[in-house]
Amino acid sequence: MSNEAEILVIDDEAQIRKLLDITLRTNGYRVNEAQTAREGITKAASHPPDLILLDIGLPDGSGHDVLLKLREWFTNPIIVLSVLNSETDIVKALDNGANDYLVKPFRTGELLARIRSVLRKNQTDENNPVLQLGKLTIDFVARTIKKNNALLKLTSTEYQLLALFAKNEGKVLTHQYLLRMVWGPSYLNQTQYLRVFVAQLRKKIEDNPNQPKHIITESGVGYRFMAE
Amino acid sequence: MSNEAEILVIDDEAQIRKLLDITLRTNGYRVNEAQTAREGITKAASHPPDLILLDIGLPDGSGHDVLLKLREWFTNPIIVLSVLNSETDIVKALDNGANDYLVKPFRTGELLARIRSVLRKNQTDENNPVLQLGKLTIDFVARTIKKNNALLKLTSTEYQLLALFAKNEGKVLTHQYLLRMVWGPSYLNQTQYLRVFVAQLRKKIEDNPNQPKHIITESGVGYRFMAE
DNA sequence: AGGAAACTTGAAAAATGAGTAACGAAGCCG
DNA sequence: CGGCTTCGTTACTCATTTTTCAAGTTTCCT
Repeated sequence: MSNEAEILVIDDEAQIRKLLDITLRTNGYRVNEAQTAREGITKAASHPPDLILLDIGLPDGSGHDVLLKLREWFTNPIIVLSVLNSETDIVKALDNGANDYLVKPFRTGELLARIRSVLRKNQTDENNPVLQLGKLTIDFVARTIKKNNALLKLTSTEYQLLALFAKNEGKVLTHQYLLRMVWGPSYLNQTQYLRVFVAQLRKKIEDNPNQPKHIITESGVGYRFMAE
Repeated sequence: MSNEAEILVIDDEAQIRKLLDITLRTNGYRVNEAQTAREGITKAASHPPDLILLDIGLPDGSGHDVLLKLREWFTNPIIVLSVLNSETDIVKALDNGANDYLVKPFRTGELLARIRSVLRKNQTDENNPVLQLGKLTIDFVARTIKKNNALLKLTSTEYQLLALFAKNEGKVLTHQYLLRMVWGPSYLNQTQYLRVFVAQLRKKIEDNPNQPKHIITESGVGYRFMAE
């Protein structure tokens, strides 16, 4: 299977670059590399890739700046790489527009799965006012959500939250982002609300709320909504 | 197939206007253009089109105001255009009476499909002045409503409200939208009127007004009319 | 493995929203 | 002119939703 997608890797460690390069090429992707923040931005601008893998632990320019600069115009997916135990970095990156993250060291299987996921999502047009996600059907015009063609009764807050999840299928949404979008910017530390409402949503949309398949917890970071 | 429908495009970007103009004309529509909010309202008023395409990201008058002003009297469909990542705008626009939305950039196929969809819906209403919804029969010309073939005695306000519900079957209509359409834009906070008249309508059309099957309450948001 | 932090869950309290009845004013009609 | 209908308005009760709290569980980190 050939997929032709072009990926730009921005990382200062030669070893990681080498590893990524080989892994990605053997899986049919075209790969471009950048060693520094400046080089990354230049290469992304001169020849925009379909996806960027960005190490946010870069020595020059801290990686976060690169992300911000890229997001001023670059709309394709960006996956950030981070060392372990840097949740602050991850949350910050997701809040700044990263689509997903990977903690180093990562299994190549996981890397490829994440890449496929964000690339697939980018292809499907989310313009449609009726969104079909597995068993769930969301109609943004009628403001209804169906599970297996049965209308779900959701409160206003529940609907907003689920609609937000659905529009960002597969992407990790941080606590802060969700709180800002649904409750407003003055509720950023009310993580508890989120927990309560996620529990309620799970009761309504999951087949087995104890083992959620749709709303996945990303501990310390946020939640991720999966269609299947 | 020639359809002759007339479409008014309100957008400040010349490129988009050009694109829409060509696409629509080659598909048999008559097209009129407006560059600003004021021009849009004037043109819509002087020569009402069958459909309006409105960019809600207009520089002057913010687009939302145009929608509100138009909806004070314009009853034909309005499709709003919005840039990506402005979900708040879209939700607001739908609440204020937009019939559908498109996220820029859009595929022309999708644009045409949406236009056909809303026009078809609107046409069946006019061609077929009698709307059959479950046990209810609504005759827009005679301004009469029957339940099981028995003529219902409705007051003018009740009729307006029910007709509005019927035209938007299945869709949530917000308090504000209903108030604006039935009472006018200066009654937006008189939610109580709505409650009173909804109660009266339920007494007349529901089999069991305590457990309404037709006019469903969406707490904190508005009401939804269901045929079955 | 063990302690701390983060998460889940159920249920109460508080806040907000909805439904109902009733009444005066305005308009209509005989 | 006087009865009837409809609308706007108010007061009150009831229902739903949101928030808060508390107890139990999982996950994370050393």
